[in-house]
Amino acid sequence: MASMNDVARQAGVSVVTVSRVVNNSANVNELTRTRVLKAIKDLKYKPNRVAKRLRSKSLSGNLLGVMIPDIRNPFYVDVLRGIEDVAYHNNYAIIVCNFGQDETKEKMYLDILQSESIDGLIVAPVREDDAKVISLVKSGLPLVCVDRGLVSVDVDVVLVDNVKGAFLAVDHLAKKGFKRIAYIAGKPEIPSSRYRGEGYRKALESNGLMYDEGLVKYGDSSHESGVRLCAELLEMDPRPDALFTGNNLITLGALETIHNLGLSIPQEVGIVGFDDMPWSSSLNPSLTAVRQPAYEIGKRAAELLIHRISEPGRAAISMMLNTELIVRKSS
Amino acid sequence: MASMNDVARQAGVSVVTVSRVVNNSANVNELTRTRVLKAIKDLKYKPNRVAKRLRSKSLSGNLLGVMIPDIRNPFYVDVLRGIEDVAYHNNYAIIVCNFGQDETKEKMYLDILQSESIDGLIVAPVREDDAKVISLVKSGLPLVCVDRGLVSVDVDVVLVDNVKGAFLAVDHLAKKGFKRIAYIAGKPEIPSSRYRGEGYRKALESNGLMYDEGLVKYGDSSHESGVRLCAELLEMDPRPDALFTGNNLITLGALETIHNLGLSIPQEVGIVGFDDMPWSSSLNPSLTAVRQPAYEIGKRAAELLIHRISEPGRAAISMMLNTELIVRKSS
DNA sequence: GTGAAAGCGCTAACAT
DNA sequence: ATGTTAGCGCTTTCAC
Repeated sequence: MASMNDVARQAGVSVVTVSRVVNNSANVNELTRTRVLKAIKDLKYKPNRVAKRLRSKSLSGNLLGVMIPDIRNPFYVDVLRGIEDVAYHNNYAIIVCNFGQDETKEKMYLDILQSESIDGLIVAPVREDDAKVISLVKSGLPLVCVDRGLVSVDVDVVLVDNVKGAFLAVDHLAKKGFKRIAYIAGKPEIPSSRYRGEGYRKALESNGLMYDEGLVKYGDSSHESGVRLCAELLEMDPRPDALFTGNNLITLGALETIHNLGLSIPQEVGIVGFDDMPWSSSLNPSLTAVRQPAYEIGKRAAELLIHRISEPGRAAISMMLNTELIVRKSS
Repeated sequence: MASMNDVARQAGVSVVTVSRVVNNSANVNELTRTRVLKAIKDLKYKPNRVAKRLRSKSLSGNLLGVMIPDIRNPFYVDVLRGIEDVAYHNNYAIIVCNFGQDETKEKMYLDILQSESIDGLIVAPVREDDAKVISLVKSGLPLVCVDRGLVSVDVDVVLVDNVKGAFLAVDHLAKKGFKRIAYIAGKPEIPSSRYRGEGYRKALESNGLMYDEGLVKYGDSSHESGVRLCAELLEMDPRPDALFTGNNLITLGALETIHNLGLSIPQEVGIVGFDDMPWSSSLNPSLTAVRQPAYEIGKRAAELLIHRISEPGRAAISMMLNTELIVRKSS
């Protein structure tokens, strides 16, 4: 790999001049510029991003970090695509870390990102009081939260109204005549699990249904926990007649269990999932779901982040996007 | 962020000694080590990965690059998880680039990865004669191909027997009595699209069915192309009575079209997909599919890569893993 | 308009 | 067992 030094020698100028040309700095003679440009081409010179980042913390290294809770979840995949598209168009590369809802892994990856001198970070923290993330914000690293907020610190957040989204789902089930509606939640420490639980509760109340603690099961937000908790619920006597599932991995797991048990949907058990998927209408039966604008969440988050990088002082913004209930045949 | 220098001053030693302690080098007095360790703790010192990578190209910067063709495809998500698990356990961080089957984007990301001084790269090249990737291999960068190989250069590859996998699928359809079996392929320049086409053709022949060019449609490997090409096929007269779909995004797209058209599966049209999904059994109807061991492909690739990093000279290995036909109700 | 010198945080080679 | 010196590739003064 040719370095700036090689280019300088080839063009008969100093490295500084090469640097100026590379960074489109003014004050460079047109003739010199042409000569340098030619040398760059001849030597196939590519700026070394590592050296650049090392030298100038102040200047942008054009690198963003993204912390994804679970890459298997199509919701996060779409968030990621939104982030990526914006990053790409603004000349940022992103380093993606999938911590699999694991707090230890999260901490390790955060350390790595920090020590990679990233310019900014988009993260869905494992908990609202995530000490590591909070300290990162306080250290001045431009940071945007998606899907989950942070307490005790002012930070940009992009998410949906989880209470309302869950309300939509459960209210719909109640209006359809379901009486014993269960809620299969994700990890209890994840804010959205609780907010969705709140919406669930409110919808029950508003429809004159009793809140029964036994019908709420918390898991670890995975497909597997969807399978298991759904089985636990359907073994109860009397069993629930409908399910509200807390994310689409859980939904898919629950569907698997229902099919294995040979129960018919929605006759024997209805189901509404939080998060829509591109293939929801191809499921058996087609799935009623609360749609979050995942791609847009990612897009907005990336925009906010890039904005904050260029204007670190500005006040924190909290964006709440709308959810939408898509009624299909599972309810 | 405290630097090595800060630690050195605090502990009353030189940076070199600190470096030795950090890297567990021998030849360091127990007492000094303790003092340094304390200073590290007190100052919350974290080694700067950027500086480390800049200084020693020879030494490992503990960073791998991964080029993913399309993060929306669950197959690649599982490959990624396999890579990630191995990387994590070997103390490597990974920088993931999703190029969305876009050759321009691929080239840009490859440049970035190179200029980030990564230690190794796992990539699914857009084409077998991908000039950029080939030049990377020739430059000596440890590199492993997944899912797709490379011509004219000796390189580690991990993939499945696509011809055989496709044969399994189409042979199964033929044995089930389907006569006009269509193939919805991905991008024609992707090797696996062609190999799967070859298996398709062989299975037709072996079952005494005629190969009809009109029944083969190439697209861009996306959900959308699955939707569109399936519609084109089903508008034909006479229309195909079965579909073999080239990847799971295409499968999902095709299913959508079939449902929209109100055709019953498998009575009016059978379908077998390449790639199984965790929720295949929850689809309507449950999907017959060729399963690739995606997670293991990623795992093996990462192992090969780490191995090659420590032993750059070793001969290239080509690993071909087995596929498996999982028969469900769509065929 | 251009260059010389210093330094980002770290490690390698060579002292001591 | 520890320190000194040099330098990775680049940007940033501050000269000229």
